[in-house]
This record gives sequence, structure tokens and C-alpha cells, in this order.
Amino acid sequence: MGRAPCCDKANVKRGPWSPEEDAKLKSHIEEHGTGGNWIALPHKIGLKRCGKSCRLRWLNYLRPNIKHGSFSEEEDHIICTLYLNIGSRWSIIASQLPGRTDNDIKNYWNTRLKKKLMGMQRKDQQFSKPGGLVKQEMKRDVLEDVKAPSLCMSMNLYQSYWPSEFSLLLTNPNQHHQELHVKTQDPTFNPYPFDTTSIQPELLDQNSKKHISTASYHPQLPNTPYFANGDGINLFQEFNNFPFEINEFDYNTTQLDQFDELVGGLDNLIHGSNCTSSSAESTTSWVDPLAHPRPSPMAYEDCRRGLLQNRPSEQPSQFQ
DNA sequence: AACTTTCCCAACCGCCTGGTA
DNA sequence: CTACCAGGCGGTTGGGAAAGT
Repeated sequence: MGRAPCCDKANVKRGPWSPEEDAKLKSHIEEHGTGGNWIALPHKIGLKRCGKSCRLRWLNYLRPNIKHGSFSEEEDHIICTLYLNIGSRWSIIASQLPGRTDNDIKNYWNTRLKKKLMGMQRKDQQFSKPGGLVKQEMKRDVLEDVKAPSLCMSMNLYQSYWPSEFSLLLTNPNQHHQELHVKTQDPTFNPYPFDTTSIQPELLDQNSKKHISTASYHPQLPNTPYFANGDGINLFQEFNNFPFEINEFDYNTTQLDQFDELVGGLDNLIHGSNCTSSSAESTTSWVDPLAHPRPSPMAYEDCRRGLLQNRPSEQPSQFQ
């Protein structure tokens, strides 16, 4: 048996708010406040609206100091950083952006920022035009963004939020792949939605000593490993460990595609579906949400503190 | 100009959580 | 301890606007 609805749906108005409704709600709340009861409020002021609808309208549109309009670069970076660190905690993200609502940020992320970050803006469609120059230029734009410190940090923070498998995937997909072969006794088994063997092994070898399974986790940045060889935590670490040198990136096709595969593949792993589609045919993610629960708000605060300090002053003496 | 496709965002839906009786 | 309720939250939808053909 389902939960009882919060209001009588047959007798409430739905859809866009009229200016008159807005005025009624606004003036009442400005004069008397919400009264601590959103459900009762519409009856009190003669609005045929659900209490939840009133609350949403007030919070997202009518309340003072709401900022509408385009987002700044700074706001973009904050959203990217926090999203990649804590996931879709829109209310927490909104709390870091005065005047922005969680709904605004969620819409902005889903419709634009995600595409911008993944390099999937509408000009994607021009990729098929002769010469592929537009594609090349667009990818270059995206990668210029990635090379910017704040967005680099965003990318690196995949490892702060997502389970260690993702860190290993980023640091050393080939090695992880080989370990899985041993575990599964199946040399063809590949859990990733792309071919990890395409990653250049000579670049991976230098990272292999940083074995994720022996890493412990930084107390200030939960789920963020650091290593026995004293490297410690580095928010830019993942880019240091990227399968190719980001600083020496020459935009050749192989590396561009590798970048696409890693970013796109990671997104698929995380969300269990193609991020370009909102269709219902999403596949199941192989990440067990119970085994890898989202970090608590406390963990988020810890992460944030760590970010503000940029780098912890002390590193642990040994693994736990 | 007409039609189709894609984008954008306000609003809705339903689950989860915390307070309280 | 349990049940109920309201508030809060994140995912999703619907429709108008803009862009593309």
C-alpha cells in the first residue's frame, strides 16, 4: 500500500503559477512567514495549490535574493568540483552558491555543465563535417579547461567520492584489468565498457608501485588514498598518473580518444547508463551502492575543509 | 515558411528523514 | 517502540522556446 498523498490532487491547481498566485503567496509569507506549516498555508490564503508546490515556488522563485541568469566561470568550477566530489547533493552544492537554488543548479548541470565537462555540447553535431577541424578545436577547448587547475581538481576528485576501483581505473586500468583476470580466471574478462589494454603499458609501469590495494585513506579527505612510498595525498595526483602526460598533450587522435574513453567510460560506470540519454533503458551499474555508499555530510565537510587547505599539512606515517 | 528536433527550466512526483505524539 | 506527518531532497517530466533542416 502506497503512501497517502500530501494533498487532494483532484482539488489543487497544477502547472505554471499565475502572477496573482505569486503575489498572494509572496505577500503572505513576507508579512506572516510560512507559519511552519506549508500544508496548511495554501488553505489559509485561499490558494488552490498543494503545500509542497507553494514551498517550491517560494524557495525556487519568489524568495528574496534569488539569482537568476547565467552562471559565472567561478560558479561553474564550484559546481564541478563539488559534484565530482560529493555527487548530486544539489542542496549542499546550492548552499555554497548564494542566491542559487538546488533546482537551478541541478538543471544547469543536467542541461549544460555536464555536457561541457564531457565535451558533448551541441556542436558535437558538427563533428561529422568535413575535415574534423571543429571536433579537434572543440576537444581542445575542453582539454584547455581540464588543464586549468580548478577543473583539474574537479577531475582528480573522482577519487574522493567514488570507490577505489575508480581510482585504480584512473591510475592504472591495465594493472587492474590483469588483477581481475587472475581473480576471475578469465583472461577475456573486462568489466570496463572500453578496452583497458589500449592504455600504454610503459606509462603505467611507473605508477604500478602505487598500488591502490595497499593504500589507506586520508582522514581529511575520505576515500582518498595515499601511498606507502611517501607520495601522500595530492589533489592533482590523478592527473600526474594519467595514462599520458596532460602537460605534453599534443591533441593527437589516439590520446583524444583515450581521454574520451576514460571520461565517458567512467561516467558509464558511475551512472550505469549512457549519460547522453535519459531513456528508461539504463543498465545496472556494477558498483554496489551498499558496498560503496555515498559519503556522509560530515565526510563532505571534511572533504571541503581539505580542499580549502588545498593540501594537508601532515601525512600519515604508515598504513592502517 | 513549415516542420522537426533539441534545449531548457519550472514544476511535479515519490522516497527519505527527523520530529513528535 | 511505533506510527504518523511535514519538510526536504533528488530524479523526472512536460511544454514552450530556440535551433536545425
